[in-house]
Amino acid sequence: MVESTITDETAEGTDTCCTPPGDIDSDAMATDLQLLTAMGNDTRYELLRRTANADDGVCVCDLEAAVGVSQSAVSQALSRLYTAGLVTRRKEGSWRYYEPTETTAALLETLDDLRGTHE
Amino acid sequence: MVESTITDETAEGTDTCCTPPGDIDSDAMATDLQLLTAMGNDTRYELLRRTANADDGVCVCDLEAAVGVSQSAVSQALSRLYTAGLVTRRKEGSWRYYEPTETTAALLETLDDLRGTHE
DNA sequence: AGCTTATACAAGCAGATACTAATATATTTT
DNA sequence: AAAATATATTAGTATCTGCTTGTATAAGCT
Repeated sequence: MVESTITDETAEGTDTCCTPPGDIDSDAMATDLQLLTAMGNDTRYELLRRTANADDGVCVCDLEAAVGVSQSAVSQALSRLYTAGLVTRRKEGSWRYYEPTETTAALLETLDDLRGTHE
Repeated sequence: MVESTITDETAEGTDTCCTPPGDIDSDAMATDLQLLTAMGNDTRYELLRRTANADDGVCVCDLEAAVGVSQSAVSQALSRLYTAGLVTRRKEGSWRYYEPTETTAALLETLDDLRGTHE
């Protein structure tokens, strides 16, 4: 856990090299980190990409075949993506279909753009 | 390591629930994952935010005061961000100034936008 | 009802990760 | 040159993570 020092604006006595930085929004941080850590893993990233590629939603059974881990691992990974708000899931018969959210679309698009333009 | 099954287009014999997904670009995946895993950590995320907030670049000494970890940890975190291409660094005297890259700006902006619009 | 299939959940564990402490290097100051 | 400051590097370690295996639940099939 990161215990940030609450640096308020009036702290100017410090004679360091540059300006003391203001605080960052810790709610925002928690939200962002949930997204980043959920996406930041081989298996989950690949599952997310595959989910995003298939327009009609993908079921676990197909994803399972695609990535090289057990059914259980895929299920856990998808749960994590769901909790993070990166996919929605709907049940249809005995299958469960996963679909990307707008959040996923936006993030993947940004990543795609970044790879395109080597600034 | 995820060992993906190379699902080529002509694989249609499988009688599963939905369409077999095509493969994903593994170079793209590696690139994206480097960004995501670099940002996806309390300390590094906060350092990155602080770096992004300060326009003229921040030096390690100030960042060190802001997050609640040792000087060594800050140095390691910044190195990781640098390797991932999220910050640039320049030396000025005995200090080292870190600045965000375009990549950082783009990603943080997307994250900010996502928090703004609760779709 | 029993069997099979699709998915989830729980426990345990190997490997990854992120820290601390100690030390090294580089720059400035005295 | 010695001391102090700023940052990096190395080694060791506790915690976290993501997997596997085994089991549970739920839906379809015979």
